[in-house]
Amino acid sequence: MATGRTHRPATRSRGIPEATVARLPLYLRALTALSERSVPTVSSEELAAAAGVNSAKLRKDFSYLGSYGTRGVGYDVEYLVYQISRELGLTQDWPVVIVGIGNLGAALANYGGFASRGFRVAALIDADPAMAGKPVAGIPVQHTDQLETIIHDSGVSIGVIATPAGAAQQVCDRLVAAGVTSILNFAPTVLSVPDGVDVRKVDLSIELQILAFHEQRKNGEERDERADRDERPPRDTGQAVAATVAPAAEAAGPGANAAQGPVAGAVPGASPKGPDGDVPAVMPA
Amino acid sequence: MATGRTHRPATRSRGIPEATVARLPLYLRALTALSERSVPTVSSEELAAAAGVNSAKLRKDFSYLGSYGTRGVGYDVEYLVYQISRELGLTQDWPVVIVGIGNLGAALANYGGFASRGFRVAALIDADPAMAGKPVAGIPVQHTDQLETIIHDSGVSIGVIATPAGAAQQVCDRLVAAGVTSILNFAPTVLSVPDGVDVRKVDLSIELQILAFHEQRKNGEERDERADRDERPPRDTGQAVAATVAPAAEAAGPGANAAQGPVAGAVPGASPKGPDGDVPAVMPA
DNA sequence: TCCTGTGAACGAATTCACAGCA
DNA sequence: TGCTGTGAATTCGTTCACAGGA
Repeated sequence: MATGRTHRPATRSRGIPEATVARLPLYLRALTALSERSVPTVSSEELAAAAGVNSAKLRKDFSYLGSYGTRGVGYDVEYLVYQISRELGLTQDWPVVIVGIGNLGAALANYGGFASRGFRVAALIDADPAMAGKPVAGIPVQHTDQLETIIHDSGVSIGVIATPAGAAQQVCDRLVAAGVTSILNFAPTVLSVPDGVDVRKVDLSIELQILAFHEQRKNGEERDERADRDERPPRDTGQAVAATVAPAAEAAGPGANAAQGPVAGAVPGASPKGPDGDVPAVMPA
Repeated sequence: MATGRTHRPATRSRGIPEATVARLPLYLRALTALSERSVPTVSSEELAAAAGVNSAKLRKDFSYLGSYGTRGVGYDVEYLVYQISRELGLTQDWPVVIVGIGNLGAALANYGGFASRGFRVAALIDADPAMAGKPVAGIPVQHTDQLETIIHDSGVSIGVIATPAGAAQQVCDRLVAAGVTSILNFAPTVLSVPDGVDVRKVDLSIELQILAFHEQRKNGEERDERADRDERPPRDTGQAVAATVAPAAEAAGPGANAAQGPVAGAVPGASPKGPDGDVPAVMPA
C-alpha cells in the first residue's frame, strides 16, 4: 500500500496485482544475473529459487504479464528481462531528485543500483545553505529554494525524501506542487498527498521492530508467568509522562519476504502482561 | 503446561497476523506522538488517521492484542503505548550489530531512531582493515575477524547487513553461525538461511521500480494499447539469440556506463563493487 | 449516545493440481 | 516427457455492519 488517502483504485488497468508488481524487480534481478552468465533459459523452478519465491507463485505472476515461456522448456532469459523491464517502465529514463542530503541522502546518492536501472539522480537538494555547491557523489547539492525550478527543468516525476521527519510533509507538498507524482519517503512520517500521487515508505525502525517481535517470540516460548492478557488495564489516566521516545519510524513493506514461518504453534500461556508498573519505561535514550 | 488455558471468550491466544504486526510500529509511533502532546485518549478514528490506516482495520488489529479500549470513549494513550511496546518486544534491550560500514552503514549507525526504541548499536563491523578503529557515530569500527567474538560477547541476536551484495551471503552465514537469529538485509541479494532465522530485506531499487511501474501507468493511461499482453511474443522459436531485445542494463542506463553498475543480485562468486557496492538504503538522519 | 469489539461478507494472494503444448 | 499456464481450492487480509458496554 502506498497512497496516503484514497484506496488505490489502481491495479485495475492491466490488472497486474500489486503483490506481483512488487516481485517483478526481484525476478528481474535474478534474470539479470543469469543473463550476465549467459544462461539462455531457465525453468520456473530455477528462477524461483534464485528469486527466493516458490515456482507456482512465479508462474502465476508471469501469467499476468502474458505467456512468455515455452512449455517443456522454460523461459528465455533475455526475452524475459526485456519484458519485465518494459512492464516496470525501466526502458525509459527516470530522473529522480533526492531531498535531504544527510547521511542517508548521501548514501542514496552514492547508491550504484540507482543508475543501473533507468533511474538517474537529476539533482540533490538540501535546506542547509552550507551544503549548497558541495558535490556529493559527483553531483553538486542545490538549495531548497531551487526545488521547483529543478523539478520543472529536469522533468522529474519521482522524488526521494530523506529529510528529518519534521520537514518531510513540507518538502512533500512542494514536490507535489511542482509536479512530482511518485514519492519514496525515508522520513518516519505519514505523508498526506492528493489523489494520483503515490507514496512508498521505507523505514528501518519498523523493520527492526517487526524482527524484534518475532525474536521475542522465539525466546519467550518458555517463559510465561503472568496471567491473562485480558485483564483490565491498571489504567491511570494520568497523563503524558514526559519520558518516552522520539519520533520513530515505519515502513511499509510491499511484499516483505519473511524468511519463514511465524509463530508455529501458538504459544500457549503466552501473553505475559506487564502488570508491574504501568506505562512506559520503554526505550532507553 | 497444557496448551489448554486458552479459554477466554474473546482474546485470541496467539497468532497475531503478520499484517497486523507490521502495523503495530505505525500505531506505536502515532501514539508516541500523542503521548508527547499529553493527549490522554484517542478514538480509533483519530488514531487511524494519524497512522494512515482506516479505523476498522485498526480496531481489528487491536482486537488481536486484547481489549484495551473503552467503549464510548476510546483508547488510553499511555496504556496502549505500553501494551504495543510490550507486544513488539520493545520493553527489552536489543543489541544490534551493523556489518558493512559504507555510506549506508554509517547512515544507519547515525540513525537516531535506532536507540529510541530499544535497539542499541552494539558494534559496527567492516571488512576493510583501514576502517578498523575509526569511530563512526561514536562507535569504533571493528574488523570482520572479530565478528564471532563480538556477537558472542554482546549477546547480539539481530544483525544488520549493509555490505555489498557479493559479501552478504557470507556475512549472513557467519552471523547465523555465531547465533544471530534475525537479520535485516540491505544488500540486494536473496539470503538463504536455516529455519528459525528471520530475514527481512529493505531494497531501495525495488521500491523505485515499483514506483516507476505506477508512474508509467499514470502517463500511459489514455493510450492504452490494450490487448498487447495477450499477443504472442514476437519471439521466434529459436532460443537465446544474442541480442534481439534490449537487455535491461542498456535499456536502463542513461548515465550509467555498462562497466560500472552491474547490479544484479550477486551471482555467487562474482562481486564487482565499486566504492560502495549496491546497497539500498534507509533512514533519515 | 458514542465508540469499541467482532462475526460475517468480501476480496486479494497463495497454493494446489492438472490440462495442454513443445 | 517436461514444464508452462491456469482454473479451483485455500488461506490470508480487509471491510462491513452491528451488537453491546460505558
